[in-house]
Amino acid sequence: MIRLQVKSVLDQCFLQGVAEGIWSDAGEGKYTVELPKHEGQGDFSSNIALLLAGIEKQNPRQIAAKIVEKLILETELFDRVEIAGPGFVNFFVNSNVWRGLIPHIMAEGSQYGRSEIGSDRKVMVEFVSANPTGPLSIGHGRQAILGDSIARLLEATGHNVYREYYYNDAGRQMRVLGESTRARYLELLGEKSEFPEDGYQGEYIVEISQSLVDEKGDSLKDHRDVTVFKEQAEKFIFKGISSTLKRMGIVFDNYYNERSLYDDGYIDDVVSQLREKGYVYEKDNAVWFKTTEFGHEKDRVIIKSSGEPTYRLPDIAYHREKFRRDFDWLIDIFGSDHIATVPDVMAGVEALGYDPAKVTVVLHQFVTLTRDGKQVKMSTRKANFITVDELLDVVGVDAVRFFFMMRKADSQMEFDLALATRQSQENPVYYVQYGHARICSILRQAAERGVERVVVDTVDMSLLQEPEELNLLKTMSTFPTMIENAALELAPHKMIFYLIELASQFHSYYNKHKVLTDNVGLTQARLSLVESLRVVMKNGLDIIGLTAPEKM
RNA sequence: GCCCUCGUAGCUCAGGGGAUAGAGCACAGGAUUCCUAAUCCUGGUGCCGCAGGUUCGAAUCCUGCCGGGGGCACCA
Repeated sequence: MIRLQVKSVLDQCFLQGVAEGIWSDAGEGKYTVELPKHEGQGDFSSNIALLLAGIEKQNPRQIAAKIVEKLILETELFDRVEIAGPGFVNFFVNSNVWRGLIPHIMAEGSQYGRSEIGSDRKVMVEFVSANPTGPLSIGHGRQAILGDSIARLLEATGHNVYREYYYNDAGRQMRVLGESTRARYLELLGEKSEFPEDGYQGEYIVEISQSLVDEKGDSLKDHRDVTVFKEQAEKFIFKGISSTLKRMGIVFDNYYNERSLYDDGYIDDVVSQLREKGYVYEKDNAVWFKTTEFGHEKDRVIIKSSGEPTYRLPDIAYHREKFRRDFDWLIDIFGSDHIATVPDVMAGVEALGYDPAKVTVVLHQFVTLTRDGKQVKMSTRKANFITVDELLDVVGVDAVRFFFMMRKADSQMEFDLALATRQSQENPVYYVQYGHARICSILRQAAERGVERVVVDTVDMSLLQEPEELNLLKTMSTFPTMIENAALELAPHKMIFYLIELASQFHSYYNKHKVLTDNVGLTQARLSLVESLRVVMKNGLDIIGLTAPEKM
């Protein structure tokens, strides 16, 4: 927020220069005000002179000098402004400006860092979308956490967020699931059965079959139709999935069943719409979608010669429904195995007259599973995956959420349950939470020692002289901007790295300086500082769905 | 063969046009009569995969190559 003050002063200065004819307005909006990497380069730094020099073909340091001349009048905000290196303009902000952040944060409380930049825009985040063939695996876990934390960040920035889970409980996969369940059922009854060659081998199938034995005894022994078995399996598996999601703190607004697209006639609708617009033709008894009209290499089949649609058609119809439900922004979280379907769906969206720019696809790389140092190919069918529930059992919710948020979506993750168990104790989530708990402990101590707290406005903040204190304030001041960036870039890992940095600065400070001192004024000032710091930590943890313990 | 994506310290990963490229882990040593040692302090490491190009300036953008992963069906 203080960066924005600096930026606006610089903007005025730039416009003044334009008015005076010193430089043209070609550089407008191109220069930046940033936090320099190294000490001695000020609190903020701008490349404005370097940029204008390029445009005006002048010496950057001379341009910088003209800028500084105009700026120097702003004495309240800056201690000094320097020209450095090839022509950077470095701003040294008055310490009192930083100190002023404390009462500001205290006044904002749980609102500090949150904003309304989303202007209540309706956003749908679609994620997980696993078909009910088995419990959620590690890979789904990553997607679940990624999607949910993106949704949370968007909520924190004033978006109206809707979480949706899209699934398909029809088709071959589900039939095999039903057959697998029946086979296990017959086994449990001691009957002869043939387990399907590509059946689901997981232990959970046995549990489902057992539940059928418990409920129906052997009455299903001669059922040739697998529907009963399939439905029981689906019911069980969905119950498991939603309870796993709930354990992770994730609740969906809606589960959207692909089958309803057929029941409501939307599939046929889409085909006839595409046909009307001339994007569809028949060949070899199949119906083709002219994706070549959208720059693709070849056309794609949307209805097979058997009369069944390919997966593309419902995907397109589903996206049409998303648009028709009047969302301003559609976010799809997919694993990298869905890469190929994205262009087809986008072409469909465009063909139907909707704006593909409203769709953002977040692709995340896979989690690769290793056992005993060897990579294992995960498969629900072969049941050699690690479930999210197992992970939650050994590691706990906060550590799991943190673990999956730590890496940006497009980096691959290696996963080893033994390693994760061992490392759960050293998960950085505890480092951050411990920072929060430590501050709470200081505040408790203060109360126990009978330190009387005064109103924040009457505290003499100028007693905060230590560089560590000012640095903490500087980091705290970037919190709102960091959240905006994390939200709009759909990058929850930015919050994680910020919180680790903030905690690190605090732990150092804690070890070097005492908050509770013999000096009454200084104690008050430091208590105010750590109290506002606690607010920032708490808000940060809250926003991405982590707890902020008061004791550890 | 074509498309997408990643390649940064021994390992796991940040940084994604800006000045001297960072953190954690691992390794070694040290800190607690005093607010929680789940903490802190000190110690060094990099042809930023390779080669070109764009730019005042490239780990960052573009092209090609190499390597890992994913995809390229009238499977989902």
